[in-house]
Amino acid sequence: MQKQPAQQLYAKIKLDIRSNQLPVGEPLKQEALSKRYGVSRIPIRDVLQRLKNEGWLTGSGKRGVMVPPFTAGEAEDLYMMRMYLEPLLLGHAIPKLNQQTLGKAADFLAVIDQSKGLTIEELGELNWQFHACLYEAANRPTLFNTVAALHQQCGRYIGFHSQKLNYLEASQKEHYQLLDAVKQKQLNRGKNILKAHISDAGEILVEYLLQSLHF
Amino acid sequence: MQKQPAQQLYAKIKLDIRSNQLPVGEPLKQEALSKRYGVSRIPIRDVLQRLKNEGWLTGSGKRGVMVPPFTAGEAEDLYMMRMYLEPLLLGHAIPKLNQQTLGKAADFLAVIDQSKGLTIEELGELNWQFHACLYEAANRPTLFNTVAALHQQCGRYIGFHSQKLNYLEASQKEHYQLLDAVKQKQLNRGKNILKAHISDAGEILVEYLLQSLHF
DNA sequence: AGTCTATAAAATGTATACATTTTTATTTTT
DNA sequence: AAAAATAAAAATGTATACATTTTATAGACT
Repeated sequence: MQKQPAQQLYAKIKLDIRSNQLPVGEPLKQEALSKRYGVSRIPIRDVLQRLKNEGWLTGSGKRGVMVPPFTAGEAEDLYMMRMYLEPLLLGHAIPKLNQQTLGKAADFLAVIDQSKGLTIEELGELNWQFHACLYEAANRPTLFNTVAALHQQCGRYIGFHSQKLNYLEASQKEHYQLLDAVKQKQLNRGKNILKAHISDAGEILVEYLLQSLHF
Repeated sequence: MQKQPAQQLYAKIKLDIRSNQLPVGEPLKQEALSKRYGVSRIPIRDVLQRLKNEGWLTGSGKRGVMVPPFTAGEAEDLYMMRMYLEPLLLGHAIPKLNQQTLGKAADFLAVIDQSKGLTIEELGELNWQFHACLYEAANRPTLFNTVAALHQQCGRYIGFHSQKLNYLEASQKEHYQLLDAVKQKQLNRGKNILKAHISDAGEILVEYLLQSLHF
């Protein structure tokens, strides 16, 4: 639990970025935001810096921050990095996984299966919970934090291809395969499934981006 | 160029962290820092958050930030990540490298060779310049930024094993090998040299940390 | 007219003052 | 005496006010 006001403000601004309520590409004025959200510029500045560090905003340095446009290149890089780093984390985790953690992971998958009334954001969050639950067992805070940050940044792209989500079935299938491999402590198989899983998601996203941004 | 005061403050505090002028492990008080550096708490807060995001400070969330202790685990993770990500960047860069960039890279190595009067920090900076100079050619901002951040975090450890730096000769040898491979556009050889280069540095550091922290 | 300079306006950075929250110490109760 | 509750203190979060810097505009000069 953080202190409430800033936490709320953070959530609100992030939501507004997600739903394109804030202008893309042009610098955000602190004072304008201050009036818009009904707080002084101080907490606005804090939140802006935080969002900048999480990839929701980009700072052109001297000029103010702005909402960055989506690019295929960024998506490609993010998924590429995840493709190489997450299997490392999983590799450390597998030998240490206990029954309880595996149960929790299975539970997340079950919830995703019944994803009728869930928003795309909630779905993304559950997806991360599943992965994070396994990764935490690795007990590698530094590696974990970097991976978590990459996920955050990918999250910015999640709302983008909303409907294109018949992909969810394929994803869940891979999740269950992964869980199976992990349960049996099959290190290399697990890593390979995970790598393919991330690679697939990345390819779909990048392809979609290339199409969408080409007009 | 940024606005001066905050930039200076940032540099000063970072230097004080490096040289152990600030207490390790116990929370830093904003007001105390404010008095110490002769500015109000506002810029202090900004700088603290920034340093936190760069790994020079850790925030236990609700409680204030603190100077994190060195751990072998963190060093291991940082070098592991670099080992996997930097070759990717180099791979993208090699086909795009031109004569001018290669010349610049060679110049950096030459400067390092004459490193009589340089501090360990300046040496680390030059080392990064050499690598960054190659990596920038890749034109992969997202990947580059992550790698740069990892370097930053490694930088925290650089001052640690000051004297243990007969390692520099080996490092330079590897640098020249790398430059040679890159000049000849030998993609796989270059990647392998780089991977080994990072791996070596990581091992030396981790080993030293394990010894130092064990008493 | 075009470019450069100077001046005004806007925006960000910082300090002081205040509010809220968290922590510590003291008191009260069982 | 131990534990809980409460009050005081300290520390952080936020608002307002001011300073500095940056950007835009208008005027002067070649």
